[in-house]
Amino acid sequence: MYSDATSFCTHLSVDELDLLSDGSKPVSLSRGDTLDNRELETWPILAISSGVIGMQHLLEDGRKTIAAFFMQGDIIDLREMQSHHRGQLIALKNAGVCRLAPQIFRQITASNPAAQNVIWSNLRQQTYRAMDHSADLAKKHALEKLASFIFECRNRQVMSFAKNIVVIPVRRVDLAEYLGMQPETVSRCFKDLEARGIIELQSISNIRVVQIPTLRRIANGDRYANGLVDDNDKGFKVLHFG
Amino acid sequence: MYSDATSFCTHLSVDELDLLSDGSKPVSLSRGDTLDNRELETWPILAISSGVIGMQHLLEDGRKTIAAFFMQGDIIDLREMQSHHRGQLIALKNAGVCRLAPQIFRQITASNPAAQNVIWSNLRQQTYRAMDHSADLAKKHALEKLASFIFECRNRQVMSFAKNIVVIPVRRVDLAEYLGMQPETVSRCFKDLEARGIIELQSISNIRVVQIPTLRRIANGDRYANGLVDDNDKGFKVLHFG
DNA sequence: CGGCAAGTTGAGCCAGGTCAACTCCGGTGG
DNA sequence: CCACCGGAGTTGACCTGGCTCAACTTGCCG
Repeated sequence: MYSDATSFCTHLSVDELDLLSDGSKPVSLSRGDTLDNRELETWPILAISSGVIGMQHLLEDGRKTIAAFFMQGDIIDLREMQSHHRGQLIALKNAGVCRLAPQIFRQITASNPAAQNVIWSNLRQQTYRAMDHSADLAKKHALEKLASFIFECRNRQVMSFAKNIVVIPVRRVDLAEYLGMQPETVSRCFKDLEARGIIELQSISNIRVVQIPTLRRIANGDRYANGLVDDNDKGFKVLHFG
Repeated sequence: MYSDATSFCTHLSVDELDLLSDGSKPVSLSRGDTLDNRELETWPILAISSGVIGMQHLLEDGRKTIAAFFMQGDIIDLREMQSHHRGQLIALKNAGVCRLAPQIFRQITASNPAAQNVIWSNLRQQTYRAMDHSADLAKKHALEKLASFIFECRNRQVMSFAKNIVVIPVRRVDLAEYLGMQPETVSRCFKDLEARGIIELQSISNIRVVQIPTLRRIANGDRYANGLVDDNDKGFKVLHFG
């Protein structure tokens, strides 16, 4: 499993890898599998080697939300997760993860500053990402959220064939749960971007971004790029909205 | 300034505190002050000793969002903040912060495992909190988001006079930006909770939670507690809503 | 090819956004 | 002491983006 090395593992010595394989537990997950919270208490740390894991929250009446996506290289550290925190981890795509025991993890991070740095940095990235995502959800319109998401995918995808090809790694439903909208709305927004020539849907999961600057401006909430302006007035007049 | 010790500082030795006071820079902020991003490049780490700092995102057309609140004891570590990350830090209440130089910070965390643990744990809390907040924003209704927020405040407030008194530490406007709604809606939701006898508004910033379980159920999206049920269904009358 | 999951399209409607007017309250100065 | 001021919060009336529900199409897998 270490052939598919995460950036974390590439910083480990042979001894540490040995140590890790003793105090760790590789698991492979199919789409829809959830990670048992009970077992997470003894193996609270996960390193994702492939696939996509989502942190899913359920509301009483069945509404679902995916609060975050975890992908290759992410370390999920659930120690001290508050009891009032109501998320569960679910595989959104067949995934390979490695569960780590806390003491081994602590041992390695204490002795290997490089590995520790990678983990810290990853955790900070997760924090920034979650906050950016909060900002997207709070005040952006559906189209803007989708535009933001396309950039998020672009930033995260490891090897991009071409810079303007973006792979959507999850189903429409999951995307909708992540962006706080309905699958129908997601679909309509994709169509809208396509109709305006900003993106091309090469397949269900591959999109080609034709007009990157325009998409950027939509993502940033620019009403002009967003198509909300009055077109008979040179483009700086705003229709509705204040 | 160390009299108002954060949990971080309480784990430091006298030597380390000396070191810290050489490589740090206390700043005091009034409401509305923003932290200059240019200066944050050389002092990218902040320890909050009092007050409230918000991570504010601005959209092109003026919409504002507060992605996260930072309060006493929080460590904001902005190293490696991506360039595409568009937030700025703003004081939402007069605040005392301490800026740290990265090398000092690194030195202390390397030599003092207890301090390192505190920081690490704080960062994880921030991550969880941001993800929980994302989940709130994504699919909850206005009333549910407000209920969630009241619990978030309750969990974070250090010394609670009584368990059912919750202090709202920010203005209505900031609260609205944080919850992704309009100040008008925030106001209406507070009134609604009060009219239903779930909370009491003792003053603008002090609320007494009268029915904690009901509020909890609203926060969790329970339609029944939420007053979203059909009225021929067991007796709690409810008007509009789906 | 049949069967099911995933995605799309259309029509109608409502939660919350928007705008404008109003109240409340603490501070300031005459 | 009261009149005035400005920022913060509230209230009401209206409007719309996106949710809802239902029907349809597409694509995948055996």
